[in-house]
Amino acid sequence: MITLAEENYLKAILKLSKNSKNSVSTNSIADELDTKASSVTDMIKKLTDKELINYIPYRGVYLSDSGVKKAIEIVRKHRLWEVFLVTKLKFNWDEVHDIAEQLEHIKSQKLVDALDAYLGYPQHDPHGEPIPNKYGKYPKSFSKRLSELEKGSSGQIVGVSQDNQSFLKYLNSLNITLGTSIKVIQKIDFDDSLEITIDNKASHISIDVARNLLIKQK
Amino acid sequence: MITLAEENYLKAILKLSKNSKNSVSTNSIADELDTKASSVTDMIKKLTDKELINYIPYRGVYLSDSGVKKAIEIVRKHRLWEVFLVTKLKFNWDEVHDIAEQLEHIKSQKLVDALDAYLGYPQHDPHGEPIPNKYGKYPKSFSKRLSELEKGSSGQIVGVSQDNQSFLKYLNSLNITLGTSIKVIQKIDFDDSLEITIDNKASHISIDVARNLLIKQK
DNA sequence: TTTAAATTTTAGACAAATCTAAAAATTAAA
DNA sequence: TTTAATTTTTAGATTTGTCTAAAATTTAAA
Repeated sequence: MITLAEENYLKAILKLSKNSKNSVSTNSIADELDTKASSVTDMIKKLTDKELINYIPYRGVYLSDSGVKKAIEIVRKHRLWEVFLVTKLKFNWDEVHDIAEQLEHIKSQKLVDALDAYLGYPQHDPHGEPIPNKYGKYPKSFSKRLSELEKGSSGQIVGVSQDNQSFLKYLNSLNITLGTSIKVIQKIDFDDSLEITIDNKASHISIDVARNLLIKQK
Repeated sequence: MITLAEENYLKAILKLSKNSKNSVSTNSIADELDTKASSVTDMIKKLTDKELINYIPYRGVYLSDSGVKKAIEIVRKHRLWEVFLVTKLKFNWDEVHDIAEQLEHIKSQKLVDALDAYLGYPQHDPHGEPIPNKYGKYPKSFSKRLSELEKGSSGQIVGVSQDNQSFLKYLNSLNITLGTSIKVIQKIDFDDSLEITIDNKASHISIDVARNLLIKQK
């Protein structure tokens, strides 16, 4: 049986794997989970014993096949519950993360699949993140990051690649939500920030924000 | 912050309080939670420190006001989630207990109230158990236990006061479900068992079963 | 009312998950 | 390429929740 703490480590390692492609360092996991490197080392041993990750001391870890499968299941549950909270219980998209963080650990394959069916097999969560199906496959994506768009290009926001509360609140304050039309007016060399229009109104955002906005070009 | 284990103890103590009215013994809690008396003693100290129960060594425990409040919240969540699973996700009434056992520990007042509203403020769970409202108040009940009915009386099943899997499976095998018409034909002195009719077909049940069947007299 | 049985508590141990402080290994810099 | 800085691991503790075995207390029985 896999514990709650173990599930959180797997999820963190999956997330970090996507950013870097290489094996994941002890410190980066500690940062992600807001814990100490020594705690991570301890947990790495447990996950290695359970063959959920592979690990070379001082060299980092990567998920095994069963580890990837398990981690994707957790992501799937998290995102399905977020859809439930927003579409059925009328929560705002910036209120659901912490609750989904709890719900993702509920154990019942039948529940997940029933929930998926009940929600109509959604392909994206309220933040635009893709939802893996019951076989762990992600839907195909046609979006880019706003940071990748060239000057003059435009499109519509279809998602974010980070869903922490403060980021989402900031987006709300900019009047950016799913479907918002954005055009890149100017790219500032000095700090890579962008002058854009949001529904035709001028605005200015940092490269960090632009990197986390997923956009579909017209 | 109250832990998952503590919540389970509070729920068990609430349940046992209803059966006995008196203070609850260490052994009965151990039985209910399938653990050892010494573990119960340990936990009793923690709950006492948090002022969730009152405890006199060797004499048993009872819930404090805040303990009752907390325990009722957990029961409320358990039963609301059961309603969700049955009415929305189409689970059978004998499949939902274990999942609700997990869901009842999800922490978010807003979630519970939104779920309650979404379900249409149900007053009873799929087993007929009453659901406390957000202020902890139970709906009024007009039912009796089948064991309390006299020879010749009849009524309709409106609930059960125990929802473990094997009991519910047994009821299914007897063709007893919510709404079933029952008449008491004979009470057997020897073992207090009952001869009854279930939708006009003769049957025989033990006093233990009769005590856990809630019936509304015509 | 003394003894026996049952119940409850204490003492000491263990596994899970975490921490701090120090040691070991790796990487980067002079 | 030796030294310094950084990263990672180890050693030893701590907290939570549990256990077994033994001691203490209460209840029931002779």
